[in-house]
Amino acid sequence: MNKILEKNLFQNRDHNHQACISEALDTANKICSAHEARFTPIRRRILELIWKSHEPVLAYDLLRILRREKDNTEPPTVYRSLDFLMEYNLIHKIESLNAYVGCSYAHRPHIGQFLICTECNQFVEIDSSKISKTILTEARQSGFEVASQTVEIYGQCPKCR
Amino acid sequence: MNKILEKNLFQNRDHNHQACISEALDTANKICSAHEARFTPIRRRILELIWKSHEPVLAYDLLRILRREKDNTEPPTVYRSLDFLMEYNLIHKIESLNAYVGCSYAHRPHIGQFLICTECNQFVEIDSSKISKTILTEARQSGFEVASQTVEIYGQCPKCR
DNA sequence: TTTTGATATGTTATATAATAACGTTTTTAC
DNA sequence: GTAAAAACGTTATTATATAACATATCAAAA
Ligand SMILES: [Zn+2]
Ligand SMILES: [Zn+2]
Ligand SMILES: [Zn+2]
Ligand SMILES: [Zn+2]
Repeated sequence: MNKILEKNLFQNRDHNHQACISEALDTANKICSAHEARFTPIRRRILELIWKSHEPVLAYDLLRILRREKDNTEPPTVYRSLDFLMEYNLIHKIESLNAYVGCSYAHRPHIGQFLICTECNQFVEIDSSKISKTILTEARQSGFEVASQTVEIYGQCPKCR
Repeated sequence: MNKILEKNLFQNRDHNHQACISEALDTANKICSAHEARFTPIRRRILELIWKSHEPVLAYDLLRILRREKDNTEPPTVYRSLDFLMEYNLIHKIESLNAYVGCSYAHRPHIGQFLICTECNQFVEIDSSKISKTILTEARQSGFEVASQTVEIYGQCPKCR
């Protein structure tokens, strides 16, 4: 394969990650406004924490962090915000990890797939219509009408190979 | 699409399901023998219970059933057998449901995908090389080397449409 | 600007999923 | 028969998620 054609979506250690966070929060703000949904401080903080890294985050890790900031925080506080953020496609759940990630395509409709590196734990969300369409077509071969797809791909990212 | 070309893998209510179970147990027996792995009564019973339906089964549902048969059964008994059965590809875990299903291709290497009906809960495992290859190719576009894939597809099966 | 309904958050309790650690039994190999 | 390995029993705990109800906040209507 032509190296030049590779679009490496994995982030370098030295990228401007504050920009990733800012953009995510900004997008979230716009989307919530557009839907007249309230982007409350807790929801905002949880989204910010999820974007703190490019790795999937566990709900109870979020809980631990929030408890340091406000000691009466309980699981429902976290899960409610996670549910809200998922409802508006601002985050996704990685089912095979019970972990949550920021959505990279929140500003537009998409059917995401996740590449998760087993070495460094970094992930990227891709939106491959080739994958989603192939799944649609192949499922139809069995007379199955697809409503949603969970595609979680494990392996080694470019840096870790 | 040509209806005739559809290969509907979903089972009718009146199919000979005892044959499904027998075949699965039989295949398991052979595979365990070939690997000099012990197909113990507990492991056999759990595989049988998983094959009792064409629906994903929860670990604690298995536990409840086993407890009726032997009241000192505890979670590790179930999970150990599930781990064993997964190791030899006799069952798979549906990550998005925390549930377990019998493998339909245990006798040969495969990369399965799951079609799960949200109406009747029935599933089928397909082994589409189109899907698995597309995932491989698309991941490589991002410089990612695939080691494993989780593909869980939700929607409506032919009967429920 | 109070009332009121809706939404969000606080709080307590519990359900569900899975594993750690260690002891005992069973199986297999020698 | 004995020893090592594998399987299973047992107790405890960790991890993930939700139910149910109380209180607080917000926003629209009166
Ligand atoms: Zn970044
Ligand atoms: Zn997304
Ligand atoms: Zn059957
Ligand atoms: Zn399979």
